Amino acid sequence: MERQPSETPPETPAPDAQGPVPWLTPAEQETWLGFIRGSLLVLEQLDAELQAAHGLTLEDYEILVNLSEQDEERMRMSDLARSALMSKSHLTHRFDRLVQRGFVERVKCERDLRVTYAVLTPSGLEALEVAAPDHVRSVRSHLIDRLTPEQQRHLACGFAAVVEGFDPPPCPES
Amino acid sequence: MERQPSETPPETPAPDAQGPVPWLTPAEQETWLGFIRGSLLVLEQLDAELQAAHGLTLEDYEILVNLSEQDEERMRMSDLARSALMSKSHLTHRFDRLVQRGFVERVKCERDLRVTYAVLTPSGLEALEVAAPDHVRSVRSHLIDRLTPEQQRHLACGFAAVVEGFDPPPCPES
DNA sequence: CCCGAATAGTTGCAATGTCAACAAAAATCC
DNA sequence: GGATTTTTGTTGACATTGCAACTATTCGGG
Repeated sequence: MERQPSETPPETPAPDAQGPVPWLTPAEQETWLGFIRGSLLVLEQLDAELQAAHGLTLEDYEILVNLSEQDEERMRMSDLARSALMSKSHLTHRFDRLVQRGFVERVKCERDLRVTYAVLTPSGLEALEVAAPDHVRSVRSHLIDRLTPEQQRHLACGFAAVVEGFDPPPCPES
Repeated sequence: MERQPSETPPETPAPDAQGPVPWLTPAEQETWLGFIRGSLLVLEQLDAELQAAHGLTLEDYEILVNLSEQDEERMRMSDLARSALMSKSHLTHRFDRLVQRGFVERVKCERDLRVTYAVLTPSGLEALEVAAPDHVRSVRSHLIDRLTPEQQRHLACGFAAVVEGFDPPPCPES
C-alpha cells in the first residue's frame, strides 16, 4: 500500500473512469511496489557484495563483461555506453578509474580519429574472472534461487515485455 | 547473453557440476539480464519524467508518499528512511532539500528528545497531489500497461519471493 | 574545396551521494 | 545513581554524478 497519496483518489478505482488518470488498483500497486522494492534491494545488495569482495561496482563489472564478450575485447566508447546503459559522460569518468587500476585502456581508432576503443587488458580480464564466480553466486542467492523455474520464465517474459517498450526510443532506426 | 565473462566457463553449464559455482544457464542469464535492464530502464525513465514535469526525484516522491500515508502525515526519520530504502544520512540530506522547498518540516518529539518527526506540510501534500497523476500515468505506460493481467500477477508473485529474501536482514525483530 | 551540420568523446563544475565521526538523549546495568 | 551502551539523527569531508559547454573529426551538400 503505497505509491499514491492515499488521500483523495481523483476517481475511485473504477475501471471505467478514464477522466484524468486511472488510479492504480491494489493489484497494480502491489506489482509496482514489488518492482521498485525488488529492483532496488537486489541491485544494491549485489553491488554491495561485489564491491566488498572485489572492489568493483556493478557498473564496473558491466563494463568489463561487455568488453570481454567482444572480439578482441574492444568496443567503441559510445557503443559501450549504450550497451551498459550509461551516459557517455558517465562512462568516461568511470572508465578513467578502471584505467588507473589497469583493467582497461583506450586505443585511438586510426580510421576515424574521433572514435576511441575501450580495450580490456589481460589484468582486467583476470579481475573479471576472479570476481565472476562470486558475483554469479550473489545473483543466484538473491534472485535466481528465490524463484521456481516457472516463476523465472514468467519473470523473464514480463521483463522482456517491459524492456521492449524502450527499444524504439534509444534509436529510431538502427 | 551477458553477465559472465563468456570465455572459459569454470565448468560447462552442467547442472550437476557444483564444484566452484554453477554457471548461469542461458535461461537464467535471460532472467538476470532482463531484470537488470528492465529495472534500470524503468526506474530511470520514471525518475526522468517525474523530474522533468515536477522537479521531484523518485526518492522525493517516495518520501512525500510515505508521509502522506501516515496519520498526521508524520513519521520518525528513522522509520521513514527504512521505509523509503535510504540510509539515515541520505535521508537527512534529501530531506533538507525538501524542507527548503517548504514541502516538509522537522518537529522534535517531546517524549524522546532524540527523535525527530518528519512532517508533510500542506504545500508538500499539494505538490504530491499535483505530481501523482502524472507519475501514475508513467508507471502505467512503462510498466503496468506493458503487461497482461496474468503477467502482472506473475511479476508481483516473483518480486514478492525476491523481496522476502531481504526481510530478515533489515531488522531481525521489528 | 569549403562551410555548416553531425558525431565522438572529454572536461569543468555544481549538485548529489557516501561514509565515518560525532553529539545528544535514552536505556541498561552494576 | 553514575558509567556504559544503544539509539537517533546530523555533520563534514570526500568521492561520484550529471549537465552543459567544448574540442576534434568527419560528413554532406553546393
